[in-house]
Amino acid sequence: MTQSKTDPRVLRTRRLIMDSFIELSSKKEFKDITIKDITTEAMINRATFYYHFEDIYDLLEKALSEVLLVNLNEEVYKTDPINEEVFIRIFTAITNFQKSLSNRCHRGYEDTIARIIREQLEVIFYKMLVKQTTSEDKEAPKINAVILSWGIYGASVEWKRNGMTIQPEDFIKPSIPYLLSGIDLVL
Amino acid sequence: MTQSKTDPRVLRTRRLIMDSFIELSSKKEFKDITIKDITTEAMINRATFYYHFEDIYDLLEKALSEVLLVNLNEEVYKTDPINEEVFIRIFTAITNFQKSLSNRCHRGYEDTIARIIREQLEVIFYKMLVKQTTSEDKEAPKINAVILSWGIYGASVEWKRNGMTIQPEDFIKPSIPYLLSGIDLVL
DNA sequence: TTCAATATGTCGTTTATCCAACACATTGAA
DNA sequence: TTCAATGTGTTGGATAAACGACATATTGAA
Repeated sequence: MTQSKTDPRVLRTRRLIMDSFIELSSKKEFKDITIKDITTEAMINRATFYYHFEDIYDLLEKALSEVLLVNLNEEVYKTDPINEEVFIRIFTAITNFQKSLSNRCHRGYEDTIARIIREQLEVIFYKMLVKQTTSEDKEAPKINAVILSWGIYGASVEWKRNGMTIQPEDFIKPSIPYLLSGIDLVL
Repeated sequence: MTQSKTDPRVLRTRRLIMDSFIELSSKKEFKDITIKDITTEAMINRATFYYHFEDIYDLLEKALSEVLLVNLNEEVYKTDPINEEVFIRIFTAITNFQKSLSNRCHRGYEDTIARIIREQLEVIFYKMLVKQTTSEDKEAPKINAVILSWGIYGASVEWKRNGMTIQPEDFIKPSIPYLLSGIDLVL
């Protein structure tokens, strides 16, 4: 849109940092990862880290949202209207993510991570809702996005509590008619 | 020694360029590779290329010498005196390299590449000879290094001409006593 | 050959990264 | 507690990389 090409150095550096962070996350817990660890692994200067990120939570946030976006296959959710397939795709992305998190034991940071996931979902749902709404009212989509994000995320927590054994698709399917009917109403 | 640490940006950029060049070399012939190809693949600016290399032949030279050095396992050839194992190791490195070249069909550039390999060999032999000589005379080791580099390289050409089927080790072994006896004389 | 397209090599300016140094916070062992 | 070690976040000056523009050379098809 308004972006007039990002400096390739920026892209390169962000990639180095993100990849190093993800790499480190698979080796130790989040609370034990220092900025120095990340910048050493990425072979960039520590000051450069702060040029791109507020702090380590900012990095976590952006790394998570990127992983989510990749899982969600950006093009699809941007072009399609909200339908059954979109819900399944999003829910599956989140459960995949939950699974990968439970392997990497980010103990004590579930709340932070949960908040970030919900915020990302909210952004995604809001964009989709606004795109297919005819009304000028921007408040209703906003609140509906909040409700959807909490609802879907809650479902994924429940899926996790049930042992992560059921196929995500089968788990969410029964609720989809309800979710969709609500959306039809607000249009 | 005198090097007070190279800027990490330099190391990074050189690595990107070299890797892209090697990657491209496996896809098309040397003569068809442009600077633009390399810098595009490496995602660096074309001007940056010229900051590090004279031209594409300079890159070829440095890339080849690096590949050779890696194959030769730097530490070993620096610490050990010249003996049977060193000769075998060097010869094997060159034949490996010859094999990889013949796959990548650098037609029409064999002479350039041959020259570069010989020059690199010469440097390596010279260093080893000087280290183990007692005399102050630096001319004899220089000429002997030339002779060794041409000799060893020639042997690899012959090995190639014979179909590259014989084990490099077995191919060079018969000549090692002769090569070593000469070295003993000049010490 | 001719001419347009593409490649090479250079330059000046702008911007991202490096680095060393700093004050301050957190941690953990004595 | 105390104190040394380690981590966090910031700053200013130095330098590598990006970018656009340029002149020139090479290529390849009409």
